[in-house]
Amino acid sequence: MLEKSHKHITCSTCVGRKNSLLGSLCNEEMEHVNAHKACNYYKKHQSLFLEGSFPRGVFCINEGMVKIFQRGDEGKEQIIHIAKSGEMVGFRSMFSETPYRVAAETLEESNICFISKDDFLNMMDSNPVLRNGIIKELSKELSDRADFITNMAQKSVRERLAFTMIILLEIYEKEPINLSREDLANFVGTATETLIRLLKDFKEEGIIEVHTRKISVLNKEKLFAIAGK
Amino acid sequence: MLEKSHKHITCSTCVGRKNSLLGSLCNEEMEHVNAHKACNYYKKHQSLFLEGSFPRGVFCINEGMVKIFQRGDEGKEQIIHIAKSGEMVGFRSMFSETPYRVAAETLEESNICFISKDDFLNMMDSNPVLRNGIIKELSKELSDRADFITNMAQKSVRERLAFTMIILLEIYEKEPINLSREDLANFVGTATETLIRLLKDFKEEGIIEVHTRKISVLNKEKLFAIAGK
DNA sequence: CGAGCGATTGAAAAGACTCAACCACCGTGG
DNA sequence: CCACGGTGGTTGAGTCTTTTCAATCGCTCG
Repeated sequence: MLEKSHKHITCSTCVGRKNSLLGSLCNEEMEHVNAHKACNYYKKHQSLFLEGSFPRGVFCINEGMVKIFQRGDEGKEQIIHIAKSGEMVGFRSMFSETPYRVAAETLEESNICFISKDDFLNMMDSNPVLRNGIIKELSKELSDRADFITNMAQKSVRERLAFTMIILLEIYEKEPINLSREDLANFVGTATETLIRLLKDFKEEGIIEVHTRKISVLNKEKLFAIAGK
Repeated sequence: MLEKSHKHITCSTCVGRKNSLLGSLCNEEMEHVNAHKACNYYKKHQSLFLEGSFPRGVFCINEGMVKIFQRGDEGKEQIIHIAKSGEMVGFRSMFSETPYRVAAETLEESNICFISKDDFLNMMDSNPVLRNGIIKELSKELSDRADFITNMAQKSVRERLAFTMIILLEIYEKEPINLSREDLANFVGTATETLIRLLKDFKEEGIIEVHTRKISVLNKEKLFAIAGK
């Protein structure tokens, strides 16, 4: 169970940081971040930022999961990404100096640190490795989103579900996928009812196992075959 | 009509450059680019790069139009973006040092210059304005693609067509939209037949005017209303 | 002038959505 | 401790959008 305090999380011992964009920080930089950042405990379903608000800095997930989503015209959410421990969120719109076009909300209780815009931009100016890491990350995400678009445009809901589950498999690693049916539907881009019917099919085909909310993948290969990858 | 030669195009007089990412270049930098780049004339439907190949540099569109697309499982193209004069293409995958996940092909005859990876990366290292411009551009495109995903996932084909035409309106400016039905369908993400039927509807509703391939928008407001923006 | 490709139309089928009802689990308050 | 209410999950039926397939048209290029 998570520490529920607003206790300070030390960057140097942060599990996620090593493999994150901030893995390249020298001791001095890390100490500076450590001294200037704000740590916060978030409950489930708490908002990090809203669509339309202006970025003031970046969020660094120490522990927990965050969904990044947009609201369509009828208020239906479209989940664009799910971020987990070690990932940074909120910096994309910061660079373009425009309001957020997506919103971010915790999916479970989380510990998340906040680094101010100025601190972060200063680090980027002085640290070419960090800078290049950011550029690389932005580029990689652009490619991912191109794939996402093509999938949405050309695949059936069944294929998209398989594709989405493969993505979720990487996010949840060994853990079973733990999302509400609605969130899952909003990631796949379909109606909740359709999603439930397809989950049932997958279950009957022995591809997944379901325990209330939690979904375990039994047959990854079939999933790949259906997703067409 | 376009110059059909492989004549050198001078950066300092390039119409597109002023408003492009390379607008920030000092004279010295510009001269260096000018001396080291390669200029090429492309026919209609010629490929700049293919999905799966490795980026060797960036393409700078002096004149003409280029579609950026992915091929889905059944070979159907999904157009992700249409680039025009002044835009640079091909640098996104270059940063991530991975093969292209999209392909690029001219939509019409074009003059396009090529700057090698090394030259470009060197410029980025030494020119913070260029660097920040690139980061800003990448971020902006990420936001655009988030919108694109949400549209694909939640809107009807009719709404998506309206949305796509608004985008095309900005690209073609005063000119009528000039795309094959198939390309248009591949941008909207639908079957060609469906697209044609919807164009007919739009025509009957007085929203557009069609002359063979060329589509002129008569009523932009209606388009916005349908797109839900 | 003919071949061929892009554009168009029609009809039928499939996929997905909506709406409505129902179920099951969970925490609350009596 | 149990009944209650509420939320999230599930199912069924009907409808609508969109796709698919097949056929036809018409323009352009050699």
